[in-house]
Amino acid sequence: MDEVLVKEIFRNPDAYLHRRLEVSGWVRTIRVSKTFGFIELNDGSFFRNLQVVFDDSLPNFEQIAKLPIATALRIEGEVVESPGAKQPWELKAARIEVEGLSQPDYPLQKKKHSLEFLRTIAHLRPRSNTFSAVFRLRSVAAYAIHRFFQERDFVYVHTPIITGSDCEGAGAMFRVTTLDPAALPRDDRGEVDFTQDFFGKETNLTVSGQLEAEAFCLAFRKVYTFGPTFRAENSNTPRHAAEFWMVEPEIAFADLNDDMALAEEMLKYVLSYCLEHAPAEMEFFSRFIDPGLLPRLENVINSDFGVITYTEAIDLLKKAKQNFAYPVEWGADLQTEHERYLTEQIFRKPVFVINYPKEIKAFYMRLNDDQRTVAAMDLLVPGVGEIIGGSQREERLPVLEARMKECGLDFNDYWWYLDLRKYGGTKHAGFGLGFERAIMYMTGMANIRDVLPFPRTVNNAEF
RNA sequence: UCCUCGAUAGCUCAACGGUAGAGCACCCGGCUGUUAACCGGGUGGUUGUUGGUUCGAAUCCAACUCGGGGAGCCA
Repeated sequence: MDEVLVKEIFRNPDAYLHRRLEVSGWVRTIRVSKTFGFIELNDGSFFRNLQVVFDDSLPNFEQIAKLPIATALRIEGEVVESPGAKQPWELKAARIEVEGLSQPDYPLQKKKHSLEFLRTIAHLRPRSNTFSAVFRLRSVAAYAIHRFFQERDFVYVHTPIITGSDCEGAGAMFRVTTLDPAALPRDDRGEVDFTQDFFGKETNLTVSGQLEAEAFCLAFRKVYTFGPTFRAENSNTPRHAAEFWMVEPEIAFADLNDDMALAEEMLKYVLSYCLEHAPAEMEFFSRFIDPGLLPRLENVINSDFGVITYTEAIDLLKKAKQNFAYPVEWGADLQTEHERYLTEQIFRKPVFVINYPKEIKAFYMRLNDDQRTVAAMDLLVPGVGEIIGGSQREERLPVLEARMKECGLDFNDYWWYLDLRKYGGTKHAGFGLGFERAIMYMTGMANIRDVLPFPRTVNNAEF
């Protein structure tokens, strides 16, 4: 007996109609009358369920009729046309075998659950419609990102998860150590003696692969990283997680305009790819999660992203009729309310804000000719906010060293990074895309905890 | 970390100082084409934790824990 995936039946029904075959999967719901019933079977291969019809000609009809949700079944039967309105065909069961019984107290009911409740059963929620769609889309989007870069001859770099420098400047880090916290070795001055630690120095989980990606960029010309990233910030928002995935391309012989063009092309490519390769999931998000989703994504694909300088943005915000809680002043960082106003009210589409004051940006960003701003860019999107942060990197060694001095950084900690400028440095640029934020944008899901399979946030590492 | 709202049955919620309730789930029964099936009956509670006010607290007060929204940090 041929075992067939539900996905194959839906994709190519003519090949299976009136054929006898076997399927296996989990019960989503059972509806029974006295002598017959229906099983909605999900086999994990496809977003939609296969409707199975069974009747009391089966020897185990009584048992099947009372099976609890989530029971695993193997079913042999014939694919036939369905008189029902909601599905063109169904499986007429000739044999139903219980592979793994479930229990009546199965927490996932056949009703709408709150996302908050589903978070408490993260091990079961991928079986729900919403999370089935979210995590299948996440997989498709990840593949789209690899395809985009591989098709353009980018080299995929696995930058280290454990980093030896605690000076990457992107906030609090998680310490990696094998020292016993109850018996820390001390040096002469009473400080913790990290020379006795595993690596002989302080180490942490990475907050960004950028510095290492730059090294590979100046060897391979076009590279990208795509991996987990860790921030120990005590953030408690729908947009932050302690462990998340970041995509960081880095391109040589390129400036900020090339960087923005790459970001825009990549985002449009991934959107298009997902719409084409996960249409059932995208349709689901549009119907049940975010009604305006599909038109909005189509609009993004078909329009040019906005570009505005930081200075122009400040002028626009000062002219805005809207009252802001935080004052708008050149030199101050844009607040979330300002970013939302720009992308949601003025542009109503993704917009790059570029050329920020150097004081509010990282040391490695290239100083502009005005000596006041750096070649940085943030991409803001409606509903999510900052989704990409990037810059052209400072390739001029004396300028970079001057900036590092201003920022109080120790050259010894960056000796290899400075070497990159010393030996054939070129202009280059790159950016970081928050993968989860991109997924949020594509699905309409409003909380980052609901696009991560097992989210790690402050006070939460269950599962 | 700050501001704010919340926590009552497995889930979603009501009861607003005076006997804890509904829908769904679950259990039992009915139903020959269902679509979150439908119809009838039933089980189900230390009202987040600790303390306080009161004759009496789910209800008022305090602290703590957890969750939502907003802010900061950022992706």
